[in-house]
Amino acid sequence: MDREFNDSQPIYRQLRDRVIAMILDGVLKEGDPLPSVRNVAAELRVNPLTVLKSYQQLVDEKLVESRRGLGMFINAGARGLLLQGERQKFLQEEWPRISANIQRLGLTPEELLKAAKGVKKP
Amino acid sequence: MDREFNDSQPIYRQLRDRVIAMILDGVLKEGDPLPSVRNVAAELRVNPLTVLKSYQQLVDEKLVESRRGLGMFINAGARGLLLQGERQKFLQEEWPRISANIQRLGLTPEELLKAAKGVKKP
DNA sequence: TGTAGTGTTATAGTTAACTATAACAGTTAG
DNA sequence: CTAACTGTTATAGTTAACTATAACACTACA
Repeated sequence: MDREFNDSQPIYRQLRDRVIAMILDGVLKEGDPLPSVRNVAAELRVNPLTVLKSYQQLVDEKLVESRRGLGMFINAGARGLLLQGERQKFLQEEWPRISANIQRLGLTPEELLKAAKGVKKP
Repeated sequence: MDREFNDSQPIYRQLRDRVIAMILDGVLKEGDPLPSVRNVAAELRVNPLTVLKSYQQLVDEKLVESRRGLGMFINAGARGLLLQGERQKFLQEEWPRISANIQRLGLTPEELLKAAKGVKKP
């Protein structure tokens, strides 16, 4: 985990998105504990309250559960919930704006593929 | 122009992006005046200072020019600048995150095309 | 029991974004 | 000159995001 924050979104939302990415990628599995609030805060050199806020978003979304004194744990069914919810959210709220932009800029599939993340290195 | 603001970005940046989209789409051509600060503010029911701030971003980017008493005008060469700058910015700063997300969510080209903006209605 | 690790709450301060309201400054058409 | 448009600046207040620091509450383990 290194320190790459956009200024385009508040840190606590970017933090939430990271955890979600880790769940979708299988880095964090159901039942696993999240890295502790204090640890994350220290590593990313961010205020603990900011981390807590991002984690509590996840609690509100029923994705993780908090057990005082123990930690925060990924709920059963979290990945399933995400694959449903995030897909819809992306397709409805983000993709239309993005694809319009791509058209506007006249970007070709080739250029997009070349610039995509996940380029295999030899 | 209707009132659709994300809460994911400050209004003044969304406003800037709209103007840029209009330039790229050819709705606003070089030499054309931008809709006046006060008009936009009234139509979108937003503070004039917020609109001004978005317009001044465009001035800083050499895309428009301000003439006191007259209005703000699209600079010559604006569209060219944009097609260069915005393409690079998109490919380097936005697309990697987006394409990683698409992979993560397992979205297929078909789904993306279906949800894209610009779907022709009969 | 005590210590070290969890999450949580309290207090208080800074900054950026947005708002309302008003006035100032320049251009053009009547 | 006046009226009606432009952009611009000034003043002041609200809210959300983030910060620092500290304390509280709970659990596991030696």
